[in-house]
Amino acid sequence: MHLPTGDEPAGYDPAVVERKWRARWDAAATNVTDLAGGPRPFYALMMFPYPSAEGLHVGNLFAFTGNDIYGRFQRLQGHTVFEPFGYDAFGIHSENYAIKVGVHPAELIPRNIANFRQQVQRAGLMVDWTHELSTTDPSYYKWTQWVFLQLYQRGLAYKKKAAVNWCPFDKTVLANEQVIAGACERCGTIVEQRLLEQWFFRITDYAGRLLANLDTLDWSETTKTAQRNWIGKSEGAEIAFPVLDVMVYGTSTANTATTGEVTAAPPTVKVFTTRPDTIFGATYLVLAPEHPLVAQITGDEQRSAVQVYVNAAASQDLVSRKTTKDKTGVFTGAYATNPATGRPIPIWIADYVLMEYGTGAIMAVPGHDERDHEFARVYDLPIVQVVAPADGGGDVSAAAFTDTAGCRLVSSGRFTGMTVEEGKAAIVAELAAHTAAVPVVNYRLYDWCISRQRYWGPPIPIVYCDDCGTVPVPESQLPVLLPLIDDFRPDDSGISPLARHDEWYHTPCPQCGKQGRRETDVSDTFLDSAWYFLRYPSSEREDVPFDRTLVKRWLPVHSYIGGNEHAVLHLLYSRFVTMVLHDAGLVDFEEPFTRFRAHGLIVREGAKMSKSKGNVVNPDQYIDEWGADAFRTYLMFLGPFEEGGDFRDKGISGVKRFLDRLWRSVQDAERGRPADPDVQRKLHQTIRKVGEDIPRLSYNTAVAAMMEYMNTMRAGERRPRLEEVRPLVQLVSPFAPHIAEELWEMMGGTTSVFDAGWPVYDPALVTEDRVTMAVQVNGKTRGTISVAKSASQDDAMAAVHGDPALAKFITGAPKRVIFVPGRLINVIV
RNA sequence: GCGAGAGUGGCGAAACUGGCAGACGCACCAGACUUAGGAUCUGGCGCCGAAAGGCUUGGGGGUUCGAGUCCCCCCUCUCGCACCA
Repeated sequence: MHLPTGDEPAGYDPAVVERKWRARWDAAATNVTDLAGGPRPFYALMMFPYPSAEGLHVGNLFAFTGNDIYGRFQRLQGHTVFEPFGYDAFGIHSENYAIKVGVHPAELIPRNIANFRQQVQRAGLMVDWTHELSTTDPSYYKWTQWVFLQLYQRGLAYKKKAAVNWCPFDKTVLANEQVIAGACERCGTIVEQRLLEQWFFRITDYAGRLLANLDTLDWSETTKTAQRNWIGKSEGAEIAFPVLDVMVYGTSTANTATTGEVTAAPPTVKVFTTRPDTIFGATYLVLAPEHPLVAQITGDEQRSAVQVYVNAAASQDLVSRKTTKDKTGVFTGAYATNPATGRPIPIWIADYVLMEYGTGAIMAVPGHDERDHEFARVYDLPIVQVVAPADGGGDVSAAAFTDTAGCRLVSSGRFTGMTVEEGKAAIVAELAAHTAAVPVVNYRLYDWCISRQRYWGPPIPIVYCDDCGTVPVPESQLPVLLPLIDDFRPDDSGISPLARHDEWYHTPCPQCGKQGRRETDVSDTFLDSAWYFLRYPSSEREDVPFDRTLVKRWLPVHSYIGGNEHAVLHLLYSRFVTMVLHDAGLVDFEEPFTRFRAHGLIVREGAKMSKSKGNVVNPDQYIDEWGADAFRTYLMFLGPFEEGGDFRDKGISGVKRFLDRLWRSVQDAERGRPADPDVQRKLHQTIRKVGEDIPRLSYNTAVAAMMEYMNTMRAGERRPRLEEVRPLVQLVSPFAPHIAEELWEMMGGTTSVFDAGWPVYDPALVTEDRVTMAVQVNGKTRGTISVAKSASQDDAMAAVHGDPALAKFITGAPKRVIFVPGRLINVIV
């Protein structure tokens, strides 16, 4: 570092400038938002991070900076901008890490947060720190529990047994993504399936609205598509297949005893299908191994084989069940009548049919479904063709024929000859008349399991009482505090560690006062993050989850920026919770995020960053060496914000050089002289370009445009004039806020540059009077001509003939001339 | 397998509704100022060619006066979902 000597003007020292302005912003409360009164509210939200022990990742900073630029730009446009920050600090991630290093998460998390906060503050974000929140804070999770109660009261929270992945070595429940090839990702032990009672939210009740509302949202199209696929609407029919030769066994004596009579009516297998048109090709039925009818319909001879298969399916872990594509199954011995053909077809069970989708049973049409075809070939079941293309092909012996466009039904009784669409409608109508079918819309979406048999999360606010049953904890008794216990490791029971702490576990029933037992599951972190945007504006309020007046004023969120890894779950759950609160009359809108943009991923030197590769960029190190302003601007210059970019270590020097030149331009600027007309034109073009690029998140091209202007302004060691530099400082400010403030002050600014507005370009000054037009001969570019902007075709032709290098290509009389004013002339000879 | 996105110089990337492909930056080359340069400034820089000129946006076809951009087929990569009936 070289120090200024003598009269030489002070050089640009980012460390000094950035320290000065961070202090100044704090002292003057520059970034504190007037939530109650500020005009034109603009809520610029970014996804809050998980405060990991490793500290801030460049990926975080890339996202935050992109949001900050957008927010600062909105402020410069006259909005009152609210840019809050918080931490998503509950969850298995923190807990596992705490267990690994042997420090209690309650101690670890505040430490990580302090570190994170300090790193984020160095980046110069326009964050209003007076509204900081952490999901682990009792004053926050009190209201997370309140959200649970709102759902509970509306009948949207319920308990049921569900299968989970269980690692017998780590003694813990695993998420599906923690199971690799049937084994625990951490210890390699083979994962088992366990059935546990879990709390669910009825998000499926909202599937239709969650899908329909997507059309009204200004979101990245990729994100909307991901949500549509996740919701997975499919229209079809439920069709009833009566079971033949029913054997009623004594297993259902309990029912018989209560009703006092044996119902001889044969059971019916209901299947869901999207292809009712193929019913004449349904040659067998398949039930999921867990299907309730299995025990009832299985014949004596098949009973032991079926039992073995059912047990095997029950013990297999969830992931390998879904990833093993080899078809297996067993025959139950029972038959059902195909309501279309009237003929008996066998009933099988197989694990390729999932209990959780549709009715847990299918009609198998091996001729026109690949999975059924595969199964039919393994077990030698009949394959019948009932759909054929117009040309009569579509052989189904070797593979299923799944095309539908332009195809017609064959071998389908009186439906033969109909198109697939006609057949679907006609067959469902026919069967519906005999109450054998009903049109049904099914969703792939399943209910949201919020139970975690772990320690580090908000306890679910429920008490079990022998007399009163399941009792919600009243709002006045919230929060149900997570006890600070040292023994929080999960054990073999599959029950949360909280159950081992009697003084917490036993609690009076809120209704009758007798001793009850607390729910020991904690809730999913996705619940913490499904409402935090409502909390921010009134994060300090102890008496309410959110101030309704402020929510009305500030929400829905105007701009939300975050990673596409949350395209589905976080965003869907947030929409769901908001919709429920809307239905409960607690907020006025259904959709929390008006506009959402997903940012891209940062890689380094073409490779994904990871701890194991040791190629992770440490933001502190870069900020120390280059300054936060250069670092921010460089991150934005890497590539299109929504696509991410490649962090190349040497690349930052170009951006730093640009800021150095900006600094010197202000120092060298000639005062009291108007801008040079040519420079001024470029300036106004640049103002327009940057002002158009920022709202599109086209930050890389905005930076390029400013660099280009710099090159114009300083071309040939030209000394810039103050009026040429001043607006550039304003344009740069969202990207490099500290240096912009310093230069603004050096130029005589008395307020923050962020309260000085955005420069306005003059459309009259943007246009060039002379343009360069491309000259093509027979469609081949041969050169350019410089003509007046208003030049006619004749003027342009004259200019072409006037240039020998161009004229020589025109070897004959022009047959045709294409003239695009101001752009190009194409002469066909 | 299904869905989404992307393939452009040595590298990161630009290119709005089809109209000069490669803006801006890195790296590299040459020069200036320098005791010095990992500082600063000036100029050059897609490929082949001495030049004229030719070739060039993953590959192959097509539409058009004109295609990175539109249409069809194929290849590669990244991400998401994964037996969803």
